[in-house]
Amino acid sequence: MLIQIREEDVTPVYRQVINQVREQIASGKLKPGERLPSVRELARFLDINVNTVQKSYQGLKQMGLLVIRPARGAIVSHKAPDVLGSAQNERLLKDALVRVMKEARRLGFDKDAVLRLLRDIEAS
Amino acid sequence: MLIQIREEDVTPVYRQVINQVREQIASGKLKPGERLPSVRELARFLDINVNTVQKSYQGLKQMGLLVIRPARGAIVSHKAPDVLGSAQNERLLKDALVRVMKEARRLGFDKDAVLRLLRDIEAS
DNA sequence: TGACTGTACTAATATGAATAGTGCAGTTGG
DNA sequence: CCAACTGCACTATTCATATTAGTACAGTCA
Repeated sequence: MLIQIREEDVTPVYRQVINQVREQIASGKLKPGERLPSVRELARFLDINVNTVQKSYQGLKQMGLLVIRPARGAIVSHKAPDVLGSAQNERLLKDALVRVMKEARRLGFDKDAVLRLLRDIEAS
Repeated sequence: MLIQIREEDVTPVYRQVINQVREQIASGKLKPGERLPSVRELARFLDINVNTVQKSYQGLKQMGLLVIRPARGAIVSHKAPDVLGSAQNERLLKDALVRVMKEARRLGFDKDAVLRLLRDIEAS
């Protein structure tokens, strides 16, 4: 499992780890059932703190990509393909967006207006 | 123009000002074309900094509620009544979108991904 | 038992929003 | 022309929160 942290990148380290692990699961380099390096191992390898890796692993678990068993290790969930195939999370997100759009429409906004608002969110 | 800052309120001061000015325009206490107190005047009256008021005025200008002419003052825009209907709602909508984005990031989606999802949602 | 595992707790640091201090250029009425 | 006003640009400071780090603990396993 090859992961590298780009220091010049503004994205938080723990999120870089999440993205790369997720990418490797998606591309098949990491298969369901396969074991990930322990938090300490990866932390030592990347020269970052244990808890940073821990945070990444928790995030991945939250997404349903990892199954973590305390004192035993973390493995790629067998449901990972479903999750990544946008079966689960994308649906949740899409439903949330549909609800927002319904509300928006009720308030007199069209989709373009909502898109514009969403673009400005992190910029401001 | 009566404005008061509630110190115990967690809402930022500059936003409290925005809200109250907008409210007064909506209720008709401030009419289009009417002049607002200068940033210094209001700052002194509320015992806050000039730049805080400045930030509020800029926000109101951004909403299309104020027309600001440097070295001359700020007046309520004549387009204010048109803007008001959607301005109040815009904040509600924006907050909803922020919440969705938070959840999205937790699920591993970045803003572009969310934008893509939103575009694909049927216009109905 | 000893070396491993994830996790809980606190502390330190970085980042960004909110507010403040101050000087500048433009306008205006006298 | 001038004094008093106007909004605005710049930096500094404060403050909250996100991020990262240090460390101790309990469970697993060969």
